[in-house]
Amino acid sequence: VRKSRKETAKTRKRIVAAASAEFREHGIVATGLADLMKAAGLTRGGFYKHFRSKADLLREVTTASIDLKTATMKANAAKRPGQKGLNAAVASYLSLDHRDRPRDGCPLAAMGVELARADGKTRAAATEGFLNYVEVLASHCDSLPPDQAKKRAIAAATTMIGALTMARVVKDAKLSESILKDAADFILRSFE
Amino acid sequence: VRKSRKETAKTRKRIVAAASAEFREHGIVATGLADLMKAAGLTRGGFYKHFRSKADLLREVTTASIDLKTATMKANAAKRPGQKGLNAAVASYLSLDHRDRPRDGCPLAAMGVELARADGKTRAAATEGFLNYVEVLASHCDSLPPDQAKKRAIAAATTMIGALTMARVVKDAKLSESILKDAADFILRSFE
DNA sequence: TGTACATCAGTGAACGCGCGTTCACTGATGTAC
DNA sequence: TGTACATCAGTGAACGCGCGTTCACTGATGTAC
Repeated sequence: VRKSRKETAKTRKRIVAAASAEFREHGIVATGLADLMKAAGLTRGGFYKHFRSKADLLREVTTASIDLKTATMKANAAKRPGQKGLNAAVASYLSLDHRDRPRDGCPLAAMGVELARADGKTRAAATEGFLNYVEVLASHCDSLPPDQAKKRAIAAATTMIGALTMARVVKDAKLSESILKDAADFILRSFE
Repeated sequence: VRKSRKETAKTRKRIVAAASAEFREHGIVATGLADLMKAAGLTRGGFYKHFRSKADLLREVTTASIDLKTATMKANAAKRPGQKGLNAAVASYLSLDHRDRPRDGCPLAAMGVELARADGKTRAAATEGFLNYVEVLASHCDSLPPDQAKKRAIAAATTMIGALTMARVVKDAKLSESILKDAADFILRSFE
C-alpha cells in the first residue's frame, strides 16, 4: 500500500519521535523495534523502508532529540538576559518535572552511558549536542572571558546531567529533590 | 558434581565479580547470563544454584561494587588530611585511567540510568552507595559546617558522575580530557 | 488529460539467534548412625 | 572411625519467547507517453 511522498516523510518523523520517547524512557537496548513501530502506529516490517538498521535510527534519534532539547534550553535562557537567563535554564533543567518526564527530557541524561557504547557517528552526534548545551550556557555568562566561560559551562553541563541522572536513580524522594537543588545552587554559586 | 561449602562460596563471589565487570563494561540489559557465567568459568545452568534471578544478582552486584569503590575513594582521600585529601579523591575519580577502565570503576557512572529502571531494592542499594560517596567527600571538607558540607558534597558527587559519563560518551579526545579537568577545577574551586 | 506501467510504503509471516529460566542427571560432599 | 544415604553444585539440553532482520506480497502513488 504505497503512500504519498508527504505521508512517507510524516511516517518517518513519527518513527523517530516514537523512538526518541521509547529510548529515553526504557533505554536503547531494552526497546525493541516491534514496540517502537507499534508506538508509531505501524507493524515491524515497515521499519526497513525508512532505516537501514536500529543503529541508523539511533543516530538520527540522538541528533533530533538533542537539537530539540537544546532549543528548549535556549528558549528558557533567552527569557531573561545574561546571568538571570542562565539561572532560568538551569532551574528548568533541574526541575522535578524534567526528572519525571524522561520521554521528552534531555537525551544525554536519559540514554547516558548507552551512548558511550554506540557507534562513532552516534557518539559524534552526542558530542555535538553536548557542545550546543555548553554554548547556550556559556553565552549567558557575561562576567567571564570566553575561554573561562566555556570551561565553567562544560562543568555546569556535566553537573546538570549527573544530577538529573542521580535524581532518577535515587529512591528516597527527599534526597532526590535535594540532589536537584544542591546541584543548581552549586552551579549558580560558581557563576556569581 | 557437588562442591564443598568453601568452594561454593568462592564460586558465588566469582559470579558476582564477573557480573560486576561485565555489567559496567557492556551494560546490564546487554549482558547475557551465558556470557557472564562463561566469564566466571561456569556454564549457564549453574547460575540458579546461587541466585534466584538476574535481578537478584544485580542487587548484589550493585551493593558489592559500590562498597568496593567507596573504599577506594576513602583510601585515596585518607592519604592526605582535610581539603588535600578531597582533592586527591576527586583527581583520582576524574582521571583518564578511571575513564578508560569502567570494568572496575564507579558503578553509578558505568550503569548510570539503567539503575533508575531497576527494582526497588537495587535502587535502594545504589542510593546507599551514593550517600557513602557523599559522606567521604563531606568528611574531608572541614572549613564548612556539616549541613553545608553535605550539600556541596552531594553536588560534587553528581558532578563527578556526570563528568565521567560524558567523558566516556564524547568522541573527541581533547574534549573528553577537558571535561574531566574542568569538572575537577569546578569542584575544587567551590570547596576553597 | 488519460492510460499503462513501474515504483515502493506498509503488511505479516518467517528467518536464525540468543535471551532468562527450568530440568533431569551426575557424582562429590555432608550428615547420621 | 567407617559406612550408607541424603544433599546439592554444576552440566548441558531444552523451554517458550522476543529479538533484529528479510521477504513475498498488496495496492496506491508516481511517471512516461
